[in-house]
Amino acid sequence: MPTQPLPILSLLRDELPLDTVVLARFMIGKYLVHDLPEGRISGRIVETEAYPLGDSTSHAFLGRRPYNGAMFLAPGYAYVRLTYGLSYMLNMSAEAEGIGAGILLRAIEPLEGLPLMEARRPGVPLRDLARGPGRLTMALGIGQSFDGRDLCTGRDLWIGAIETGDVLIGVTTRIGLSREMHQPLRFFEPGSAFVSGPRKLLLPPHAGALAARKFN
DNA sequence: TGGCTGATTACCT
DNA sequence: GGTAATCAGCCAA
Repeated sequence: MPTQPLPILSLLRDELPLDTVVLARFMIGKYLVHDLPEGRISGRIVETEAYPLGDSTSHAFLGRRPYNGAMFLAPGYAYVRLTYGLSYMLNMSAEAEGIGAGILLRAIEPLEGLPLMEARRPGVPLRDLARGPGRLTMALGIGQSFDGRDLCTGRDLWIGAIETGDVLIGVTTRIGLSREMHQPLRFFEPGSAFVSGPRKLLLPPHAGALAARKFN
């Protein structure tokens, strides 16, 4: 028998921080939900990356293009793009409308709808179901058709929160980049087994404090 | 659990 | 033709 659904409340657009880096931090410990006819898939967001304005690795760096329009929307819209020819990345727009910026959702801790995720990823252990940006979209069944969707609707694919206290957040450099490799723009839940990259701060304490002050 | 390597395919970031 | 916001598999400790 299914248990009671988690009391996840949809996040309103007004509740989202405008600033890209603040938003990336804010989303750690929040929830990603996909309501399907077969049931609900949900998970706790444990890893994000920020791609702020002016970042040369951002898909919006060269300005508006046919494929990146969603990054220029108001906060809370999905920007979906294929990388390496085979993995879809789920991002969320940040900053005011007209500014191209966003955050990448890199990993979730699967909570509800495990059978639905396992059906899409047969034989994959729970820990690996959504550990990584490509795996996350595979587990949730997210493809290019989700590009531009509003994630603040509380329906279909949406983001939410559960009343909780503060969460601890770790910071490191981002993963998989060949440039801009020194920016502390990756955020994660320290110690979570569902995080795809390093789970401990690589920065010495004083540098971590600097990063925290600068990017909190 | 962390690190390394090879495979892989759409797009021009 | 080169590049890319990766994954799966393997190995070591």
